[in-house]
Amino acid sequence: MAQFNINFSKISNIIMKDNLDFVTKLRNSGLRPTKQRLKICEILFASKKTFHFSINELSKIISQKTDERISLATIYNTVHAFLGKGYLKQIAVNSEQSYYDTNISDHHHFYDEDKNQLIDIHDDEVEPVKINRKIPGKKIKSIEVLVKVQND
Amino acid sequence: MAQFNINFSKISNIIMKDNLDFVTKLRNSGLRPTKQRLKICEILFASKKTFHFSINELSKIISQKTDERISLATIYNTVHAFLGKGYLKQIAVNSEQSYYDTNISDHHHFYDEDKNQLIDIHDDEVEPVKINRKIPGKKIKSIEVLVKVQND
DNA sequence: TTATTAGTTTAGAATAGTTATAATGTGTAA
DNA sequence: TTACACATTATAACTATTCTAAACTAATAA
Repeated sequence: MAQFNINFSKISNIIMKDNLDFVTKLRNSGLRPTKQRLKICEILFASKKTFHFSINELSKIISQKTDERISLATIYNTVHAFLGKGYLKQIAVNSEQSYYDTNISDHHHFYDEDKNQLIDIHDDEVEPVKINRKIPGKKIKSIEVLVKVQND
Repeated sequence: MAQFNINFSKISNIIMKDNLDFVTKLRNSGLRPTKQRLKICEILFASKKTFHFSINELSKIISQKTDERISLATIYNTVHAFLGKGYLKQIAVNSEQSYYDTNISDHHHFYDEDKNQLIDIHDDEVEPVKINRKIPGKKIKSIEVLVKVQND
């Protein structure tokens, strides 16, 4: 009983200080706010700066930023869950790895083939792409421009 | 000795009838015209119609069209060799599989997520994409537009 | 034609990214 | 507080791809 209270206050402390918005965000989307998911939320969404990552990279960031390790399976599960809820975007670069973007707004990318790195292209840096064709029975889900660059 | 002659005439027969252009094409690019490569050339380039394929799909087509099996390793090698010579284009769709295109001209694609199928977008169906930004020290290697579509 | 050699093919092992499984643990509604 | 559905975990399994080393073959020199 005592133990329960102590645990609860510990958890709620952590939650209250930094992550209240993440807790509600997760709850509102039907995802339980577990400590693993909250940690991953923190890493992905705490800063206004968006970024790109592979699962492998995310995994490394997590182990740098916390002592409690999160299993790879959970990282995959969580990223998929966030994808499904629209909190992340998947970017098709090549078939070696999946890349994800915390910037879910419509935008395009440079891909640096030497550094294996994605760079956002802002809306004012590219003319809107107009497709003058429809596929019967299909609706457009996304339009992505990928500009591959390499050392000059 | 006799056997050599028979084999030679057999091979040269096959080569002469259908594949003379492929033999020279391969030779000119420094690739030896082996029977595996000629078979794959036939499948990929004999028709004016271009198409898209994954390694897996190509492998199936090969086993349908010939009795002599070609090992997966050779299929990978050959596709990579052809990519390197510019006879094929690789298309970034998702990270599950690599897709290749026998149409090497600059063009964009629809990707039907329900059928897992690529569809060419012709030049007259899309306005040219203009990128108003340069990455220092980098040159643009390709600009690809991928329009993902799904059932309406 | 024969011998040489450099490039090619091959089966299978190895690797990397990802998904599946089944046992254990945890958040939440009652 | 309990019960249960949902989550996490280690690990196995799977899939696409690359590597390896031995056997083979096209090109070329003799």
